[in-house]
Amino acid sequence: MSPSKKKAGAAPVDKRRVILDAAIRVFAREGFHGCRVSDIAKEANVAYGLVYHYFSSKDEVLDTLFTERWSLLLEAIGQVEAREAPVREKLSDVATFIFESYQNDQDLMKVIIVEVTRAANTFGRAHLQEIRQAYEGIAQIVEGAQRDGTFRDDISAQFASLFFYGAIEQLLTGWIFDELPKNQEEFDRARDAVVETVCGGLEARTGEPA
Amino acid sequence: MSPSKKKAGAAPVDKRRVILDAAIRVFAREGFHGCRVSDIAKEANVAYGLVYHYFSSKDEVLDTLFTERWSLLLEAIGQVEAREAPVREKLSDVATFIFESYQNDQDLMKVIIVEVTRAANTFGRAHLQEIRQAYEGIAQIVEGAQRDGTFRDDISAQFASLFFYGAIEQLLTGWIFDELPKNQEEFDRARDAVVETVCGGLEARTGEPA
Amino acid sequence: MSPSKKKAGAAPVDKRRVILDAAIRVFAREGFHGCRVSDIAKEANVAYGLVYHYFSSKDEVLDTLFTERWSLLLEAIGQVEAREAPVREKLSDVATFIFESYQNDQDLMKVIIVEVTRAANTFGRAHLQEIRQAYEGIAQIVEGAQRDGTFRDDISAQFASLFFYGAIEQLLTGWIFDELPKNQEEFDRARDAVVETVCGGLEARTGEPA
Amino acid sequence: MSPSKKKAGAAPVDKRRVILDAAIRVFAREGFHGCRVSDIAKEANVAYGLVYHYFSSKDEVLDTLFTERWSLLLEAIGQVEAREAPVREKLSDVATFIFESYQNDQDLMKVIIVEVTRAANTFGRAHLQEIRQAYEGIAQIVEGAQRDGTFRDDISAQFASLFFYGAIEQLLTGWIFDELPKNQEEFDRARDAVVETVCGGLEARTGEPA
DNA sequence: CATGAATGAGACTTCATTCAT
DNA sequence: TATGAATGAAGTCTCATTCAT
Repeated sequence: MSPSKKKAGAAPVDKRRVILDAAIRVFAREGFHGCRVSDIAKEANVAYGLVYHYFSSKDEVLDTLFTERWSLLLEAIGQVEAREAPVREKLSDVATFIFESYQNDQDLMKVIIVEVTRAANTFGRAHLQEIRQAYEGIAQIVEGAQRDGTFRDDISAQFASLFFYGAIEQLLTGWIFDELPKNQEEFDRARDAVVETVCGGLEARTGEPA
Repeated sequence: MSPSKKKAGAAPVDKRRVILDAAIRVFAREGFHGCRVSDIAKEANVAYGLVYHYFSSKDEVLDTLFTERWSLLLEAIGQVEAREAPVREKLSDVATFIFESYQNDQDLMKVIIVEVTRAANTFGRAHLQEIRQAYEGIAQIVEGAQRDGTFRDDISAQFASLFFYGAIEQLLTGWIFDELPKNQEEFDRARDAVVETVCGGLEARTGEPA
Repeated sequence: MSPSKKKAGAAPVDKRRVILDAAIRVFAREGFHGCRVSDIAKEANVAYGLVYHYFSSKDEVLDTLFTERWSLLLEAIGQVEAREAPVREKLSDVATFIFESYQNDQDLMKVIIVEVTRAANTFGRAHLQEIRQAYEGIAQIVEGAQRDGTFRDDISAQFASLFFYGAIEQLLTGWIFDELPKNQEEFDRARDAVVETVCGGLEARTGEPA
Repeated sequence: MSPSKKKAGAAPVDKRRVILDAAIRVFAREGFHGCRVSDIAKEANVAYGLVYHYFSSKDEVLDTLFTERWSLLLEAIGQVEAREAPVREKLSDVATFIFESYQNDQDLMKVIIVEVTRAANTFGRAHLQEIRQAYEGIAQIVEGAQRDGTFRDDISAQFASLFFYGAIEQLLTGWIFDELPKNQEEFDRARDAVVETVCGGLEARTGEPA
C-alpha cells in the first residue's frame, strides 16, 4: 500500500499484481490450458521471465488467484455463520456474496469455477481441502437451523450444503457458458429462487401433506 | 498373432468395444489429459495404431463414451416426462436413474462428469447442446407440475431444473473425490434427500408461513 | 542382426543405431552440453521425436554410449586378468586395448573420456561404479604380481592402479585436445612408455640403491 | 544500509574476496553448472547484482579462482625446477605442493580439478595454455634428470610429465569423489607412492633385466 | 558501491497423429 | 484389420545478464 520507496507521484506499479490481473483475463478468455505463459506476459506487458520471477510455475499463478478469492468466500461464510439471524437470511447472504462476486469479477469467478472448483481432476483436487471448507461452513449454518427446529433434521446438513452450493454453481456455470441474461434483476431472481427452493425444502413443517 | 480367441464358438472380440472399455478405465484412473493414447492401447492390449483405426482422434473416444451414455439419460428423462405420475415420483425416477448409472458404472460416470459435464471449457462446451437437453427435459417435468398446480410457478422451471441437476452432480462429485461411504443405503438416502429438498421447496402451499 | 521381418535386399536400417552413431559425432564435435537434441536428430537424418522414441532423454543417449563401450573395457580387463602371463604383458595388453579403442573410435573415446570419465561432477558420478570396476580390475592384476613377488608390495595395488589408469587417460586427453601427432608409431611409443614407467616403478628389486 | 562493519578498526570487508570465497564453496558443493549466480550472491550475503559489479560474468569468477591458484602452482614448479637437488626430491616437492594445496583448500582444489583441469571441453580448453605450462615445468625437471643421467632418456620427458601429473590428478579425483580416507598419513603414503612409482620407472639402471 | 527487479533467448521433453507394411 | 515406428509442433521453465535507482 504505502509506496515508501517511491517518490510521490510516481505510479507504484506492482508488477506481481499486474501479472495476476492479466492472468485472470487470459485464463478467462482462453482457459488455463488453452493459453501459454507468454500470453500472460504479453497481456501484462511484461517480460516472459518476470512471470517466473514472481511465480514458480504457471500453476502457481492459478493457485494464487484461487486462494486469494476463495479465502474471501470462506471468511464471508464464517461471518454469516457467526451471526444471529434467521437461516433464510444467512443462506441468502451467502448466495448474495457469491453472486456479487460474480457480478463484480466475472472473469475471476469464471476462472475459479471453470478451472478450479469444477476441475475436479486437476486444480480442484489440489484445493479439495479449501473447497470442502466452504461446504462445511454452509453445513454448519444448516445445522444451526436444525438445532433450533427451523430445518428438518432428516436430511443431513452435509447433503443440504452440497445441494445449496451445487445449485448455485450450476447457475453460475449456466451464466458463464450459455448466453443467459445477466442483469441485476436476474441475479436477484436467481438468488431468491435458490434460497426459496432449498430453504423451502428444508424447513420443518407442521401438518404437512408429505 | 494367434487368433486363439477367434476360434469358432468363442465370442468374437469387438476390438472397438475393447478399446472403449479400456479408455473408460484409463480416463477414470488418469484423467483424459493425464493419459496418452498409448495408455489406452496398452490397457486394451491392442496396437497403438488400432485406436486410430476405430477413432479419428483421442477426443472422439471420449465423445463416443459420453454420447453413448448421455443418450440413455436423455431417453430416460424423456420416458419419465411422458409418463403420467406425480412430479415427486418423476423426479425421483430421474435421480434414481442417475444414481444407478453411477453405481453400475462408476468409472464411466466419473469420466462423464469429470471430463465432460463439469469440464465446461473443453468437452462440456462441445456437448453443451446435449447437456442442455437434459436440463430441458427436467424443466419440462417441472413445468408440468407447475401447470397442474403442484409446483409454485414463481420459480422458473429452468432454474429449478438447474438446481435439481446441480445438486445431484455435486453429490456425485463428492462421492467421486471425497472418500464418502458408497453403499445402496447411502445412495437411497441421498436420492430421497435431493428429491425431498427440491420438491419440498418447489411445492405450492396453502396457508404457508413463508 | 537378422532382418527376419525385412525382405532380403532391403537395407535393414536400425534407426536406434543410426541415432547413437550420430550422437557420437555430435557429442564429439560440440560436446554434450554444447549440442541440442535436435542436432543429433539432424545429424541422424531422423525426426526429432524419434530420439525420444528410442531414448528417454538426452542423458540416456550418452549413458548408452558409455555403457556399451565401457563394458567392453571391463570385459577386456577381466580376460587379461584371468590369463597366465607376466604382469608387464598383462598391463601392456590393457593399455593396448585402450589405445586401440581410441585409434578405432576416436570420436566415441573422446566422448567417453571428456563427457563421462573426466566429468566427475555429472556423468562420471552416475557411472562411478562402473568406472571403479576398471580400476579394481587393474588393481587385481597388480595384486597378482605382488603375490608372486614380481611387484613390490609397499605400494598399494589400488594406488598403482590409479597411477596406471591416470597416466593413460592423461595421455589420451593430450591427444584429444593438444594437436599431438597421432600415428601408429606414436601410439606404440606411448603405450610402451606407460608400461615401462609404471611397471619399472613397481617392480621388486634386489640390491637396489633406493 | 548501516555500515556497521565498517566502523574504524573493523577489518574492511573486501566484497570481491567475499564473493570469490563464496563461489568456491558453492562451486564445490553444486558444481559450476549446477549453481546459479544468485546462489553465489546468497552464499556471500551480497546482492545479486554485486557479483556483476566485480566480475563480468559467471565464467570470470571461475577463471579468477583458477588463475589465482594455478599461478601458485606454476610458481612452485618453477622454483623447484630452478633448485639444485636430486630429481626425486624435486618431484616429491611438486607432489607435496599439490597434495598440501588439496589438504588446505579442499573446496578450491575440487573446483579447479573438477571444473577446469578435467573439464577439457569447457574451462580446461580456455586454460589449456596455463595447464600445459605445468606439464612443461615438470617435463623440464625430468629433462634435467635425463641430462645428468639419473633418468633414462628413451621415455620422452613430455610423456613422463603427463604420467606424473595424470597419476596425481587421478589420486585427487579419487579422494574427491570416493569416500577414501583423507588424513596426513594417507597423503604422505600417496605422495611417496607416486614419486616412488614414477621415479622408479624412470630411473636409469645398470645391469637391469628389462 | 550496492540492490534486485526485469529481460528474453534457449532447450528439453511430450504426445497426438500419420503412415508404410 | 492390425502394427508400431516415425513425425514435428508446441510449450514450460531456467538462468545469465542488464539496468534503473
